[in-house]
Amino acid sequence: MTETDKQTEERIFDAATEVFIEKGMDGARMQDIADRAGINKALLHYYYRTKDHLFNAVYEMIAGQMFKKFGPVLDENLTLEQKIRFFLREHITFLQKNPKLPSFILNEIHRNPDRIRKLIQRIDINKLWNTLESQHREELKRYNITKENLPQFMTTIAGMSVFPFAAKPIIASIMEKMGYNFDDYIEHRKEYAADFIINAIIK
Amino acid sequence: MTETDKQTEERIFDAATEVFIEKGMDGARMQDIADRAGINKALLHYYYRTKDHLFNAVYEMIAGQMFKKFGPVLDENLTLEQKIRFFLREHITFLQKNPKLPSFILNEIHRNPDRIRKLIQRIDINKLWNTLESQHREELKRYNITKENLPQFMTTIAGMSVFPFAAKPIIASIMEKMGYNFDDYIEHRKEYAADFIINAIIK
DNA sequence: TTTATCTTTGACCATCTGGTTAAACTATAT
DNA sequence: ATATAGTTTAACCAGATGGTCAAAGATAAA
Repeated sequence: MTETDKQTEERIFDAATEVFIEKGMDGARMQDIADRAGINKALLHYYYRTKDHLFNAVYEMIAGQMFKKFGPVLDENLTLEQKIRFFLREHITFLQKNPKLPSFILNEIHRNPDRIRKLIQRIDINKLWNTLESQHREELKRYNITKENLPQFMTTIAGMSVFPFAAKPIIASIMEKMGYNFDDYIEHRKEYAADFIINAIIK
Repeated sequence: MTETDKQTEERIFDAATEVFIEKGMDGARMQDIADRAGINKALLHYYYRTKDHLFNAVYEMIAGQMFKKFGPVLDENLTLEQKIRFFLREHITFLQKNPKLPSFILNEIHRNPDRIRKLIQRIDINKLWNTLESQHREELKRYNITKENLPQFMTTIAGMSVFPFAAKPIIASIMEKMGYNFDDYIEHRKEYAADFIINAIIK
């Protein structure tokens, strides 16, 4: 199936995704999206009434992809240590294929903090913690992970995989200067990050 | 000295800093900046010829503030462990007072990666590594920090302090939902991050 | 006081931008 | 074949936006 065979709506959506990720909501131009989709600007408004509608559609999809990676890891029948390794490997691999998503999302949550607030208010955090505790009571105690410091721990893990992509232009420049390469740095990070975290909590 | 006593150029610069940090380059409006500075839009162009000029001036200042924190820590006469604690305390305290800087910078380096690339090409990384090694040869060996994995280690530290602010709307929502509070989370992070890193490398 | 230089302003402009409209085209069902 | 509904287009519009300009004020030197 070639690009031109795709249905118009899908072509628009794909083009919009590209442009919004590249330029952000404010920097994106409807004309640019129409051009990339190979259609007229009016047709764009025919399928998605406004720029906001189109952006929301794209954002929902991307945010969904980004956060759904956090869920399934809890269901696997693994030790906590294995889950940490599993998550970091999976999440960094996902970001390898979608390296611009972190800056897109990080940017959007600042432009419109209320959207993410409402989304998070829907999560039942107590239930999540209870699930985690029932599965790993011993390990959590041994690693000194409590309900109180769980946010510290979780954001540390998330930062380990997300930050390198959010700061990619800086890190890539440094790697280049040192004669190394950003892709190798990322590949290596899957293991480095996991080892680092395991070491920190085992102590 | 009240706001109105300030010289025009300074008032413009301060207003522009506010607006650019809040909205980013694309989202910022010259009219908005002029209004906040309490002046005419034409006067704005009199002092800073174009939006680009004005943005560059603001960016230089902010990037300077952000990165100069990384330097002096090397000069202090401290153990490596003390330096790590010192840096995280200082840097997180700085970000507490300027919580929107991370997303501003992270956003700008993606909008214009070339600027940061040129800036980093000017740094002498070999010299930096030699300095570090001459001061902490034993510790680096003991902690298994090599020239090759230094970027992994440095980005881990940077991420520890920067990521929570870059993802603040998410983290603040989660803390709120759990009945905690983002400011306490940050205050606690100064110690948590340092302990976490020290534990990870001591193993 | 006059002159020259630096500030500040209101009015204005060209261009860009998101969005609309009416008409033309296409496919499908009757 | 014709009516109907869905799709696509060219032309257009109102408002926003970055930027300009000529003239008026302010300041200080001569």
